[in-house]
Amino acid sequence: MDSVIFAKAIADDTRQQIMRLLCCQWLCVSDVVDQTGVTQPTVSHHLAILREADLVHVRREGKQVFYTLDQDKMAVCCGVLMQIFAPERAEEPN
Amino acid sequence: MDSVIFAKAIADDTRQQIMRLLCCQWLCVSDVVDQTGVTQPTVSHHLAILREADLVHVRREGKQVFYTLDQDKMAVCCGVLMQIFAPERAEEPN
DNA sequence: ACTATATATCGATACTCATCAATGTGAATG
DNA sequence: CATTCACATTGATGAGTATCGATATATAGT
Repeated sequence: MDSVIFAKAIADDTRQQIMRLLCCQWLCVSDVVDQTGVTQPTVSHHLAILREADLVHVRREGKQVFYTLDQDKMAVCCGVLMQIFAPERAEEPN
Repeated sequence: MDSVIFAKAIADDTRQQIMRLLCCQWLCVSDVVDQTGVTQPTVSHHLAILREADLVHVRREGKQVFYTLDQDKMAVCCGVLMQIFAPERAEEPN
């Protein structure tokens, strides 16, 4: 896990908006387009970045492609960040 | 706390290198310059970004300015990210 | 096969930002 | 108060990237 790639992936407003949408549900690309207001190529571009960072699950269903956020991966990445940059705080939960 | 500002702050290789240096010690700017190999203006630039993201503590001592990473802030930010993007995983520690 | 729909990719453009050299600022020292 | 040292700021430049329109690809239905 590359912490810079992870950080870059989440370091964009539109992408965080998409991530919030995909956090607890599966959505197809056009749904994300509708709910974000950005164009379809832009959404595909951001989803590709989240895919390359391995932060989303992808599932094809006929003509549509569904995405959802990989919560486990998010948790792992945040945990790694804490281990690297806040090791004294990473031990104590909450 | 703005999760995009936080993410942008940590989404750079040089900045993560600096953060690792400042993780468990106070260093003055010229020490960071020596240990990173980038120029002094560049280091000052990155430290300014970390300052604006409120990720470092700063202390002036004569002509020198010392920095250290705010581990508590790092932990809080990672926790917020998990609450937003992995709420179902944020409960369970480890 | 043809058409329609959904998504991905391409090319162009504008904007952000990392980097450096040069310069400014602020503190200590003579 | 002039000088020196440490750091911050400025201006310029190049690299990266967010965005869009246009086009390609893939799937489903006719």
